Amino acid sequence: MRDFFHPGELVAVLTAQPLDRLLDYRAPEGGCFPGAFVEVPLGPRRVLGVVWGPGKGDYDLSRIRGVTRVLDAPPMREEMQEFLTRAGAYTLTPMTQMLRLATRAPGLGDTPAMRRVYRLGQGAPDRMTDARARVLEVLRDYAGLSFTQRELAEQAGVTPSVIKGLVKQGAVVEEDSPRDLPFPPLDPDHGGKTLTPAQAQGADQLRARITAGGYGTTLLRGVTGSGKTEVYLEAVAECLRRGRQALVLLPEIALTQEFVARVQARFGARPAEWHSGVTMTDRRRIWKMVAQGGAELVVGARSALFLPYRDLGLIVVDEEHDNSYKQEEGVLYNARDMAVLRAAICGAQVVLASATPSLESWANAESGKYDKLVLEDRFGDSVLPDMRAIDMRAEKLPGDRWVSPTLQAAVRARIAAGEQALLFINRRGYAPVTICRACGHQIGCDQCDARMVEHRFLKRLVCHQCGETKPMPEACPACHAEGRLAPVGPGVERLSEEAQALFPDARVATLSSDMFASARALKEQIAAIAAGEADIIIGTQLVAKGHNFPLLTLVGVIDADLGLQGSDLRAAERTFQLMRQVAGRAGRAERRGVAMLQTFQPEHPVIRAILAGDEEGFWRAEAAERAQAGVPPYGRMAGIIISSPDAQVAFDIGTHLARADGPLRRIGAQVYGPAPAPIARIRGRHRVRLLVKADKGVALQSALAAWVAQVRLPAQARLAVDIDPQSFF
DNA sequence: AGCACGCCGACT
DNA sequence: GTCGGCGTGCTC
Repeated sequence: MRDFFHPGELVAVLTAQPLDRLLDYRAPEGGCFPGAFVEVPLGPRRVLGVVWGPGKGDYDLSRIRGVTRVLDAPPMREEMQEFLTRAGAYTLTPMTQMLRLATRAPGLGDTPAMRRVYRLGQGAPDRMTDARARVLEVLRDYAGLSFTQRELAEQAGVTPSVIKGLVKQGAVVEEDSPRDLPFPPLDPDHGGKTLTPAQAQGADQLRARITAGGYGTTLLRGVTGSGKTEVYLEAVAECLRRGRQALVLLPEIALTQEFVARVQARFGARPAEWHSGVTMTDRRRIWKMVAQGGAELVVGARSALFLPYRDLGLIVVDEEHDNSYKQEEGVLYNARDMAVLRAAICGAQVVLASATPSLESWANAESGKYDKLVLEDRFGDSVLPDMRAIDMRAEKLPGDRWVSPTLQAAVRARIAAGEQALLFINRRGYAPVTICRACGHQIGCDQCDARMVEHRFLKRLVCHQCGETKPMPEACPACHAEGRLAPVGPGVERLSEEAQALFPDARVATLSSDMFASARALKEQIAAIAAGEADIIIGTQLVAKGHNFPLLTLVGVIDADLGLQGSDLRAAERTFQLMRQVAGRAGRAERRGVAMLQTFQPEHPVIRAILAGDEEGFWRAEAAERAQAGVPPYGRMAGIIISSPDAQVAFDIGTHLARADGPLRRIGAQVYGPAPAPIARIRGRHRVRLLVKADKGVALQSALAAWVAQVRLPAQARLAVDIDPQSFF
């Protein structure tokens, strides 16, 4: 049993206000438990808070006010408090911001738990009117469903007064029903598929871990189509059988629909879905049901880690290598790492699933910190595609064309055979650069240090950094020459144009995230393509992620070198993963596929490793290089981003910090910078970046905290610490 | 985050 | 003389 605070006792309350400390209050009438969600007075306002523990008593006793009321919400569990504390300490995030992550549900407490619903009664109305008949008909047709007054009025096409009249006469009865209902139970034995021997063995291994109980992490590796999902769904089933909750994290909302359908087939009901597209009403229901145990399985985005699970037994991180697990704004955390932390605290199992794991997870599995589970077989008869390089130095191609003659011939052959070809380019829009042929000016964003990308589909120039758009000007903004602006370089839209010109009789479908108004429209397009309603698919990164096109047998990568440039240490890893995934789209069903990589450097070690299909070789080489350089996962890094509307101010703070590096020197860490951040200006704010590099195993966070505490920031300047940054330079 | 307090320029 | 600009500080 946790402590209890009697009325008037001092309690420490954590609020969602940006005051980076606990505030003392007096426990309310009736007392309260730690973890209670409360409303407290703060200055002239009343704010949401959580009773964190006993008060410190270090504040003028006469000025301490009382907790206004305890909210009617399940209290925060001790393990959530611990999770927030440790995650905040790791990411150097103020606790008040951490609390906001855990209270992303609307109307905590103050919404009535019941709602008034209407169903058919015994009595008959004195007079039957059209409107009354429609209401009764709706209630008869949908017997078993409950309607609120508004829903019923809308469905029957009447005003609420008609319903009131019927209620008065007993033809319709109103009753109170809980607003938030539990999710339908999932049946672990509903639709178990027959697994291949390799899958069955993998499922056994995961089941054993779950049965054993306690914390553990397993890296589940398997090429596309090897049945990773089937295998981890068996782990989910075992977790449900044991009465514990499960969470499956997906990197992209676009993947949830397909996944939910698989859950429904396997367990006979839909899971709770949690992501940015979920309505407020559903959020409240999910939040509450997760806390009460009325939601057994949650499928969602990274923020689902902060839901108040009653008894979480399994977290699956699907496509664990995906960059989007790293939150890059606000609280900077990596959902993959936080999943492991959360599981360690609540004694749950973690499954990290990927065809191409991050080097971090690969190294953890190698060192024995994680269990390893490798699915070797591909599902069905399909095999990995045949990988080939197209040496672009030997291809004859004009400067404004990107499909090499070799690739053209391959595409033509596939179309002739009634199969599909995918041309992959990881660049949205029509052309990445618009240049003036008269003066050489490149059109940039007014707010950022980025060039604007022409989107012909949207008929605008778009800044991919801040989202700012403007119409394509007639004349050059610099020299005012008219009609001299020209697109430079390829984007997915331009490639689509080229493909249509090269193959006039082919049906070309273009898949790019910004070309679809809704997830539904995108889903429909994907379904149409899968059904064979296209010959050539032109796509960005979007197509690399988990969609299955049975007729697809050729993947052409337009620019395999794209990710290799620059000095980013993760570039090789990212290119390797992306190329492997894209190539994995080819020949999933019974037809063997071919993947062709257009490259100007076929001898590059990453390209060679991709071609050879030598994953272990790639990881070993990459690991050795990282260890040599002392960078993650063999060393620790942190990024400091200082931003201000005034570039000089930001730079001065950076310089000052770099000089005052005493706290860092004491742990043997080095500081690099200040330098302009990778994106030096965003939304009018200038950004300066420092990098800190330290040995593995030092107390980096406390040194960083002491270090940055030395500067007092001027009014409009901001400083953010990014532990384990994704990009290094 | 809000909101008050407070110290300097252009208005009735 | 005062209205109001937003810089600085406080909230248990």
